[in-house]
Amino acid sequence: MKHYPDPLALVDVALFTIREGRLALLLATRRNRDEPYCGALALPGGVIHVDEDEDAQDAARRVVRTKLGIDPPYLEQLYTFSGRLRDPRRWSLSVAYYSLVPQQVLEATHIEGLEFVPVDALPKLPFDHDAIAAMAIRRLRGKSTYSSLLTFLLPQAFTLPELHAVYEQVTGSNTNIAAFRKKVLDEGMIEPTGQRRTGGQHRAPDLYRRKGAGLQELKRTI
Amino acid sequence: MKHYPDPLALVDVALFTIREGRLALLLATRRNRDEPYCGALALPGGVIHVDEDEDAQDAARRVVRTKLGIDPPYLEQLYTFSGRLRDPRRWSLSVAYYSLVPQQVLEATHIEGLEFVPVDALPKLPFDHDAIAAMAIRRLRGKSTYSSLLTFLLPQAFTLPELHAVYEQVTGSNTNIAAFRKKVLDEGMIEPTGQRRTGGQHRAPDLYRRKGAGLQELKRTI
DNA sequence: TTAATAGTGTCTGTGAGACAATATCAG
DNA sequence: CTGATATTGTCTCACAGACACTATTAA
Repeated sequence: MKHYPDPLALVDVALFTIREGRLALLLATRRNRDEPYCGALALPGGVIHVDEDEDAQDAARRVVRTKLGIDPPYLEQLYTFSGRLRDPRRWSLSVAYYSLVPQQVLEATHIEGLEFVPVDALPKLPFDHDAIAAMAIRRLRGKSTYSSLLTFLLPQAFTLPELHAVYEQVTGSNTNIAAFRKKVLDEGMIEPTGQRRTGGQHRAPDLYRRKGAGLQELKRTI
Repeated sequence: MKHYPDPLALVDVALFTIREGRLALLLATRRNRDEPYCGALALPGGVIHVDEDEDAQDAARRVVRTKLGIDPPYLEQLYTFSGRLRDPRRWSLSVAYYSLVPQQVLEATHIEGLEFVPVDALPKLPFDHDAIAAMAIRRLRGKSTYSSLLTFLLPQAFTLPELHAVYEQVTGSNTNIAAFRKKVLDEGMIEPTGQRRTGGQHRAPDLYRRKGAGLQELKRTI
């Protein structure tokens, strides 16, 4: 029975938020002098800590907590990237996650070495992080159409025009808000709070919240 | 800089085919005396061989080749299962794949220790293979509606009633073949070969083939 | 009252589904 | 010709989208 050396086991996180009205990704300057691409901007990530992390999702949660000081409201596995050459150290395997965080949660957060970069202005990233980011954006776009995913980019109570703006920003589409309103409402994934947002210059919009704590999806299971 | 022990890195494969008109999964009797659950039926899998496998997909392909002697026509990553307790040996991480193979390719294949079990009659499986199988079935069902995935369960040339039968078997639905025909045809993922299947007792059905070598999908990206 | 934004109602095109009608095969 | 299966055509319903209309707010 031959014995094989273990691959390096990592997690990486593509963390989205809305920054100045644009969909943005969190990039972190790589710190530890021993690690490859030190000084470069990359997706936050790191090796799995088998003595602390219960599973890979837990490791991803720890990465976010360490970087931003918050528990990510939404965190989902994206894909596992692997291979002999993707990391200069050795054969490696990175379980990639994507996460959504409302702007407001990060308001105070201006931590040294962290940047939120609009997804249409990403720099060249080290490792295969370009591919990870691209797949995360693709997944986010896809799921936006048939789930309550985008509500995780907004505060607990939000208006329909806000949700619509995020939808257009993320999907790059330009659909009519009336149609969007009807679609979203009879999908039944959000519900009115009964309140309205006063204080604006114009008609006060109704406030909505996500129905249920977690993600809601339409039939298609993927 | 603390050093962490590496997790055990595995791949597992949920391999589907049609057996006696029913959707079935390949299960293998676990062989090696040193490994856990020896003698039990489980999804085929094994540790990643960093000196042979270029990446995890490559490892999954090797597993199928070793068990069945064929290269799987369709093989896609499903999800990565991980955790401290899922494998009795140690903290482990299994990149799970699912694969589709036409019945005809496996015709001759009756290999000792392998079984094709209908998915609605699966036994209790070791590790978290129950969860892997369940997710694979879920994914297969979901993707059946909006991709050319099911054509990988059929030979290169197939008839529309055959595709429809597979569709009903996989999704458990009971839709009308006329509607199915129209839907499938104007999705444009299959095309007529120009031939028909003669020799049956009744009207000879048109033969079709998948358009393009790989999987075709409708917009939704997942 | 006005300008601007929010929300509602009507119409239309597309696609999936049921069902009916037609076509083709072997015996 | 007959019985069985394959294929095509027609109708309907659901839904997403455009667009026009009404409602509400602060100034």
